[in-house]
Amino acid sequence: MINSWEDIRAEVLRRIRAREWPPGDLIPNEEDLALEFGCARATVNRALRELALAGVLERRRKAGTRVAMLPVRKATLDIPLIRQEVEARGQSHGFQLLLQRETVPPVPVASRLGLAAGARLIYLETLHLADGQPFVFETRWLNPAVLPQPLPDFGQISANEWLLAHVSYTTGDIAFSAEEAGPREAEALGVAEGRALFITERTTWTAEAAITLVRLAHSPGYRVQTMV
Amino acid sequence: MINSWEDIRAEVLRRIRAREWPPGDLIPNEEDLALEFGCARATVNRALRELALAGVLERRRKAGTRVAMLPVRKATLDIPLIRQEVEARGQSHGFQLLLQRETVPPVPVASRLGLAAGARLIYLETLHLADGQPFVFETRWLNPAVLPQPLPDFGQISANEWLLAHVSYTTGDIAFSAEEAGPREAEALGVAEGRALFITERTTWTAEAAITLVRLAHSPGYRVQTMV
DNA sequence: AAGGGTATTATGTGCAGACATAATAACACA
DNA sequence: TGTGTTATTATGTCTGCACATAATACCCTT
Repeated sequence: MINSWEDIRAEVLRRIRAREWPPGDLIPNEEDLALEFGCARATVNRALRELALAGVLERRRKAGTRVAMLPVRKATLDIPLIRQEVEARGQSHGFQLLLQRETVPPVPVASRLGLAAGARLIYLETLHLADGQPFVFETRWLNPAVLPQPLPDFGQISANEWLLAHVSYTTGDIAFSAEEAGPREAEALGVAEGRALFITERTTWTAEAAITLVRLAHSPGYRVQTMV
Repeated sequence: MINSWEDIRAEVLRRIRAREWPPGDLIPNEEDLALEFGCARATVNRALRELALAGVLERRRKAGTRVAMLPVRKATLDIPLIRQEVEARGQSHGFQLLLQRETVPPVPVASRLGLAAGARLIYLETLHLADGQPFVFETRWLNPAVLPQPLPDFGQISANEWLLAHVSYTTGDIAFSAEEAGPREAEALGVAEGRALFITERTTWTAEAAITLVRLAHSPGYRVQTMV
């Protein structure tokens, strides 16, 4: 019995993989497929919509639906809290606030946050631990102008979790890169200077203003993995 | 006028961000929301379903819909062909096949591909160029047992593009990490040994068998970026 | 009081029909 | 021949209804 939208999605995917519908091919329209599968057009629509979302199909009104020529692989990554990530490994999470001060940020930081030169920000350095071993070295710029007052003791609650609980849902962007460990990172993480570190950088915004820019330097061996 | 499912999604998201519906809160059921917004329940369902997919809501039958307590950030990355990536920067893409041979892979490679020890694979080393400058150093293991014959001249067409055109749609996983440049990578990319390189590793499968394992070492400065 | 079966309830999905929208194809006119 | 308008068409979405499914709440029995 082929009638649920998941069955239809599977069948369409099968035909694409089996090259019955090769890349670039125009596939039958929704009405015809609905007729063939003996279901409503809405059901076919649901199935094709999901496949288009996954990058397998390309759809345009009037033009029809065709098999994607160059299926852009879309990788979806979960970005959990560091605490969740550590605990998911069965380790215990802890952290140390190494440094906190209020200062004028360097120009690249101010510009990435879209702030006027001279605005003062809070700067934090935190070391996250997994079973007591250095796990992530976090450097964070916070914009106090858009934070609810009073600020907590960041030695007691990690900035990330406090923000989650006290600042409205936000948007932002994430970037990954690789960098050599600088002296400060090497010391904090307990590794040699120059080791390759996996770096995650996140910028977070409310509707209008930048909230925080955080840079996570993961200790060597860290991997981010996805199932496609 | 609030009636399209996108309007409803936006309004629900607004209420969550404005903390009218705080994290952990149980929100009204679909029927009530449909009544409030003056639309059909299916429309509300579509909006809430999308938000649940994005990790903002958690839904369970009978239990209802609640605002996610710890919204796991989901980052979606596009993984284009290297050629597309280079050309998107306005540079010209080229590549050199540095090495091709058939050999028994090291044990970690064989096990990651789920192959019996002793199976022979094709090993390729390719250097991708952007405007003539080293861009990515690619090492690839190919499983000839599941490839259509005859194999092409990989000096003429890049393995990735040939696979796309000749092997059925596949699944796989992707991992990112940071590693120090080894002697081979340093020479190929023209950088000092020990420099931090951004590494992408992909394993690709057909329905049953492993097709290829590829490791891309990106030259220093490479970033992967996402909008959330 | 404990346990198990049943009713209730919220979401998940399906269907048939309708209109909206975008994009192409066809046509008419200068 | 070129151009602007109109018709056609496939997808996008909404409605109202129905039944399926999962999970909780309740009640009855022992």
